[in-house]
Amino acid sequence: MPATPELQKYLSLLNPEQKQAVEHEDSPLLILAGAGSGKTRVITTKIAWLISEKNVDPRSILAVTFTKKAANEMRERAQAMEPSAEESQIRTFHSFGAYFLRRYAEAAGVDKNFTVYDDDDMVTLIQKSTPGLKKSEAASYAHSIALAKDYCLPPDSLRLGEVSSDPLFAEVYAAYQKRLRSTGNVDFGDLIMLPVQVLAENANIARQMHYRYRVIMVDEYQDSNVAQFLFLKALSGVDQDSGTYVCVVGDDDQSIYKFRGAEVQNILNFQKEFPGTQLIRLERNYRSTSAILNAANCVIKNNSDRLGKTLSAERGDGKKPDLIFLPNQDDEAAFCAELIKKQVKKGGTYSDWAILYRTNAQSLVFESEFLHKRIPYQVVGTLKFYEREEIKDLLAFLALLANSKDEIAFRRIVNKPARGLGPTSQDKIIDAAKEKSQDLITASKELAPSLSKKAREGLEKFSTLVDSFKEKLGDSTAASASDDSAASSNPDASNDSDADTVPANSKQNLGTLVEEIMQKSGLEEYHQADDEISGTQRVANMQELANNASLYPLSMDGLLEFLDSIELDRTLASQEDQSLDRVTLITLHNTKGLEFKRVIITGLEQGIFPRADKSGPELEEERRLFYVGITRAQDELYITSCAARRMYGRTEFMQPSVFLQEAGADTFRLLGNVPPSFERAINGGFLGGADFGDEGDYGDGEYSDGDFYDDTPQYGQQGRRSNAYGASSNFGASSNFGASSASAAPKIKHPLAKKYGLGQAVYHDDYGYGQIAKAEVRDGEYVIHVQFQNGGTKKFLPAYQAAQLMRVEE
DNA sequence: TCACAGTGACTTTTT
DNA sequence: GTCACTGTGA
Repeated sequence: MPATPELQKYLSLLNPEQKQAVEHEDSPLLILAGAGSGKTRVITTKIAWLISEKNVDPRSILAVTFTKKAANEMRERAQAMEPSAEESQIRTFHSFGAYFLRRYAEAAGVDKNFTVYDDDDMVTLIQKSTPGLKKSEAASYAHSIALAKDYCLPPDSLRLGEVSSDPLFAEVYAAYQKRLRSTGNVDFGDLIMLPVQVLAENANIARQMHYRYRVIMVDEYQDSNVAQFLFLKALSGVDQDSGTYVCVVGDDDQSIYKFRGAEVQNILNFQKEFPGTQLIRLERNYRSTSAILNAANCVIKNNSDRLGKTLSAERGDGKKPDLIFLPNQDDEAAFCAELIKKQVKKGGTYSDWAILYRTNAQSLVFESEFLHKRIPYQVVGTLKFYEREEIKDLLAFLALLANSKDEIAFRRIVNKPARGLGPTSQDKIIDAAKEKSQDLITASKELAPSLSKKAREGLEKFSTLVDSFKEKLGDSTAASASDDSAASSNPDASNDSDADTVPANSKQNLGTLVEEIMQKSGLEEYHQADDEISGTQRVANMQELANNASLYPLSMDGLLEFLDSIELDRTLASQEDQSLDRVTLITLHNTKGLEFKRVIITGLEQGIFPRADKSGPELEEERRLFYVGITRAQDELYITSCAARRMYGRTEFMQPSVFLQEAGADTFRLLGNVPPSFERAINGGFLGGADFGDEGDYGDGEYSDGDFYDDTPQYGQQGRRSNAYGASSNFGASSNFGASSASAAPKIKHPLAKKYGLGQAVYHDDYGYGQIAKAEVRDGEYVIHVQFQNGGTKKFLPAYQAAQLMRVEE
């Protein structure tokens, strides 16, 4: 079959190494692909090439990634070149695990309609299976159990000591696992660990897999854990000489999930585990300017534990990244907002921009600042929506419909709203169900007569309700199981996508069921009361969930698909228009695989990034995280670091991140209030005025002088540019003011004392008109106290807050 | 069984 | 500063 014109076009776009990787055959292949080296292009082209040039059956190709976003992108791009790639399995590791387990549920000992327990559910189940544990203890065990499963260690493993030194751990783990099996459900770790066990214990299933998947590709291989490695080995049948073609792509410098069990050794040892492996390196970077790449290289070279690889820039020089020192996180947010607004005013778009931070909590300040300044934004990867109480309630109801042995879901909703069924009654029902191997609804019906009147009536109502909803799903026992293996049909296609399965014009979708549950279960009323008291949006949130559900058909399969889509990808709450023009707020971890024209990496402070307790290998992982962040930027990179930060309601004074010093003197253009210690550390004060010789790079109007960075020398020393990033043009020529105000504060020697002298009238957007009542110099900062007409007094740092505080001419 | 108020602990990072 | 947990009182 000749290559389609599209494929020809794509092939012609590849560089020699990429082309070699695409056309490689026969032996296992390890592609070491640096950031921005076009690895997704290689994988997708390879899929298309295999199908159209090598006549590989698209259904026999399995490509796994780590995030659903990456999987979707891969599928789209492969299909663009070769439409039949639609039939290939392009999924996340976990969703493939879920698919596998549903198909071989019996062999795995789980319910075919299982749902996936999240971390919270794990904690609850641990507390039930090992009574007496505090929540925090259970949470700690949950963490260890998850880690054990990442290493594919079952409860009876002799190597559990590697995961936890707690002598009770094995016991707690075993009790949990037993209880989990009795619910028929699985947790995240099971999605990988159980398939590995199934494949090890069932030679025929393993053989089916080897027969089914002739080509297996893994993206972001550096972040695979031991369980995933074993899964890959078992699926490919490398030890059985199955002849399956295996190709993995990764970058050891971007390994950032060690804490979750990712094992860099997987990539370092790949050639040993898969004999005859060929290695291809992709080191040409097409994404970033060389100034940005230089910064990335300067950072990562401080790591010792790496294969070593140097990216070369295929793009032009570009602008040197800016490193901006700011007083605190409010100013950090304000700075970012102003920077973005200015750029958009000049014709840029919001979606060019991404704000990166180390921890989710840091997004809050940006959110409120952006709301205030009317900057559209989206927060990526926040779990908040699915963690909301009302959403979890509704999901628990759905989970119970899917699997009526789900005790966690049962407990959550059986007494909500109150039906007189407290923990004691719940325990009774669950114990009875276990004893007789019944589902919880059957057990409820049997047990109801023995309960008190109130409890009995409540429980009877509840089980009737559940039954009626189950009926609407077409009854869970209706068989659809045909466990023929691969070749004949393609039963997977429907599992793959969400939007495609929408029944056109059908009123009977899952959304209507969700709405009905809201109303009839009393959850709507229950949360409505809350909305009225505390002004929350709970009912609206539930409605939102119903809207999402309406994309799925009203059937058990539709329900399972819906629950999977939520459980396996909680980051993608924003399936809404990707086309909307808005700023992206995102954790550094979540940026893996993404790119943006303009990137701001925030919070480069000791204790925040890197976190305080990091050293040795963990510090190296933090450093790689910084490297990942830097290499997301295409055209412009900004890095901010704050002198103080509010934590736990207290203000902590911060030191600049050690990573900044490591990067060296020439890597960034320094702006703002550079801490003297930092300046000494990186080069004994390299910022002699002459070093601004490269100013020409920035004088092109991108942000012309005085727009962002006020030229007024602040400290006298070294004639450095200062960082009054506010619109200084608002202030007119300073000579108009000087004399009188300076004489009003004769004692204070500070460059800003002239502009912001005692008695100066000012205007603030939020507080209105006021007058400077007091001025002082603290820690080298010029601080003014403003008495506002509305009665309040506020402190300001004119060096940074000029934008909010306008001087009023008299 | 539930509602409330006071107290303590707390922030990684994610499928 | 915020959230979740605990104990008290109705």
